[in-house]
Amino acid sequence: MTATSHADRPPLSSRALYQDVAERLRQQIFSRELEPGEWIDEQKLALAYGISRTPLREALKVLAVEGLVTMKLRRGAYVTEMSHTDVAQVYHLMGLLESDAAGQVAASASLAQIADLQALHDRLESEVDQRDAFFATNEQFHLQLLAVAGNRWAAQIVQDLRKVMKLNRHLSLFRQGRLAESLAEHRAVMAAIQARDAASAASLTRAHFDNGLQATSA
Amino acid sequence: MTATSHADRPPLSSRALYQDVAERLRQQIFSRELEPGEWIDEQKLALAYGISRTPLREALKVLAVEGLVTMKLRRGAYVTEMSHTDVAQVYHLMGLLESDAAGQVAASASLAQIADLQALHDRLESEVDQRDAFFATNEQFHLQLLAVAGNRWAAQIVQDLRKVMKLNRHLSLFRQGRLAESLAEHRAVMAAIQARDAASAASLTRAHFDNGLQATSA
DNA sequence: ATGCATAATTATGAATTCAAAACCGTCACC
DNA sequence: GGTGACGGTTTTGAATTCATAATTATGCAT
Repeated sequence: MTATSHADRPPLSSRALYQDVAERLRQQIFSRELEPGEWIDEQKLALAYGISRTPLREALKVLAVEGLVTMKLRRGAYVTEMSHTDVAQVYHLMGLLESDAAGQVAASASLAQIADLQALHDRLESEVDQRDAFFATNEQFHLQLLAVAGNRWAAQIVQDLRKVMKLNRHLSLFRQGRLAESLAEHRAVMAAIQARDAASAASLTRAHFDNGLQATSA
Repeated sequence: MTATSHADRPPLSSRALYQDVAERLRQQIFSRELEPGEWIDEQKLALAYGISRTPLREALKVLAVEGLVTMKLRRGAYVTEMSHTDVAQVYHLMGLLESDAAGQVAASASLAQIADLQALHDRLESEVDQRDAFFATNEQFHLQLLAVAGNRWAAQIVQDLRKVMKLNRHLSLFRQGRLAESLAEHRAVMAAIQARDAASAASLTRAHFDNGLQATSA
């Protein structure tokens, strides 16, 4: 039996179906509708999405390269399980890449770019008591930092790393009180950038991530 | 017409077909049988490989995530073209990740692991006048360094970065004489590792990559 | 009742088929 | 002479079909 009457599919596609499906899968994984370790039922999902298995399987292969799912030969796709070691390693890498980016920004960003970052940081200051908004703006700030640094490969890698980190959102990186600390560290990084002090910007960013990692183990 | 008489396909598959196809595509790209910017003819390739378009298209999506090919909506896959800026950015990242790895190795590798690295380095010393062997052993050394450092995410990322670097093998990173310099820098890194001097190992590795990048621009 | 061999079912992996968009060439018309 | 519309061809994107491996269920023997 074919899925459904394919009546409700928008024929206006600005990007390939498999990419939309990949994004939809990511969201289901981040929201834990699909849990780490869980087997992904291709037929069921294709039916639920109202598509055939072909684009779904293509999307799964994309997520496999990103590390969000693991393909097992002849037994399909499973949502990746991150060990504590994995979390620590990924976090370390994010700190490494972002501290380098912060140094670059301090050294050579334009005044306008720095002003943009400062604006994002200011918004962050005002959201310290709204967890969700804080997280969203925080991520935006970090992505913007990478964008301004200008290394598109680094930006892509960090984005991928952030995705796999979201596999384990439940072990929140922010215990009570960590939010304020985090904000203070952010403020210090911004100050170093404003002062064009690349070395400080880099080491402060590194410290920011190291502290965040400590918070998970504690 | 179906591709060929499917008589010569080994039914013994230890890994999925699309992965074999992906590797085969990579080799064709590295060897420049498929040139940067070139359109990839799915039908022709599927016929040449003696397979259907389905696993080939899956493989192309994997390479797209890796950055080796670029997908254009409704017009297929193209071998990625790397600008000089891209090369510089990727090389910078490799230096960043590998110098961190070198530091880790110096700080906490076992004696046996260090001995393995030393053995690889010694082999490198003996191959200074055989370009191809030198390159192969060099890559093996760097991968081994990452493996010993123990961060599997970093290792994977560097492997991917090395792949995209091979897109432009023609702009050889090694002009005449650079080989010997490179070897000397390697030797210094190994000495720092043997001495358990993490900071030196890291900064020497960073310098090693910076010099290599200089060699391309010069 | 338990363990093993075997049959039925299910799911994956891959080939094939189908629909629609992009490309190419011709020809009319300005 | 050039521009643009029309039609045929090619190629991508996606659905469907098919083959085979893996899983589950069944039955038989101990």
